[in-house]
Amino acid sequence: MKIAEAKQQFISSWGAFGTQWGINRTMAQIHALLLVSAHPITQDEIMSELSISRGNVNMNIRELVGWGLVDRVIISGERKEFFTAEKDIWKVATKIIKERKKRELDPMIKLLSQLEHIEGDKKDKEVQQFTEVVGNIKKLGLQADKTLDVMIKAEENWFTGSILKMLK
Amino acid sequence: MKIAEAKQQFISSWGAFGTQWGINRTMAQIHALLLVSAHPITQDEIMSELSISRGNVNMNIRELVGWGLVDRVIISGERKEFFTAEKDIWKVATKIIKERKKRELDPMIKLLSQLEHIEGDKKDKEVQQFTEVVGNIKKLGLQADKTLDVMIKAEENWFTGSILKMLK
DNA sequence: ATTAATTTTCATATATTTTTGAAACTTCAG
DNA sequence: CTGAAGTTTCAAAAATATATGAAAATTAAT
Repeated sequence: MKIAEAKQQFISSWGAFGTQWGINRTMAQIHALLLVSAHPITQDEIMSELSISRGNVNMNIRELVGWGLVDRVIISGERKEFFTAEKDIWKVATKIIKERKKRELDPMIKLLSQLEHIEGDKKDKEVQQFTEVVGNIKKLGLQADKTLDVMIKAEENWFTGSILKMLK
Repeated sequence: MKIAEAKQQFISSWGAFGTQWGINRTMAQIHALLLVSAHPITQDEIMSELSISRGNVNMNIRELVGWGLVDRVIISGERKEFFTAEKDIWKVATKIIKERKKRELDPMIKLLSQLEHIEGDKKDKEVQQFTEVVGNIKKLGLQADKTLDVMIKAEENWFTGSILKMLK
């Protein structure tokens, strides 16, 4: 397989993969393109490379910058803005985990805490079932929260597999 | 907060939460409804509870059964089919992890393995960048794969927090 | 075997998400 | 200050995903 073909396939697969995880296809593709670019590139290059509009590139780049996965780069002598992606895959994973934890896991735990305390007959089977399930999901959420914190702190160790050895 | 209101909120929030993870809102809501039901329920009950069509219930229930999160239940003397959800949240998490691993992580690793070996000048910076990034994503993927396997095997231990202690 | 109850399918309709592109805005060189 | 280059915004269009509902298929009671 040639490099151009491989890049194409990586970008398109990464996009498809992203959609399964609730990530906009184009955002994932832009990220993929930047990941495999040896140099920072401009909005125009992204537009032509992925055949998408200027507005689309702009919005998704902004989102990627918001996630801390992409940086704006100033190249002296150049008028245009350039963009580059964080290439250290561990850092990429860490940022995504941190961000999703903050945006999704934390609010979920907050909600479950509220739902745990309901009025009503504690003998009622429906009430019992509800509080038990909600309580257990909250426990799982708290556990995941703590475990992810440890993983985030562990950084490279996890990447290289030494934490796995500890788990065995 | 009263039980009915709490249930309502749980179901609707669970649906919203699901969409962020690439899961169909209705599927997540049906799952939530079944989780907090003390008894198995029929398609008709799901239809009226969530105000959705028969076809919609049928498709999503089938999907949930496919994920191993919901079971068909035969109640003697009843003509209709009943449905019930796995209530053990650890088992629910394990099944979801297993299934997504199989459907998404494993194919991704396979793809990356193919993309790792490309023709062309090893001195070319673009080629270097590409093989390095792809190789590192694959490493991360393999690591995640192994770690998830350990977690799945660890079952309750992870849930109760004893693995966390090992990580500290 | 007949038929009434129940479940499944799937073409079409609806809703949601994403993309476009042109206007508005910003920046900066001359 | 002027205007050309570059960036951002956002209403409308297009694409995608989801839901509907009626017909077809299945099931099981008589």
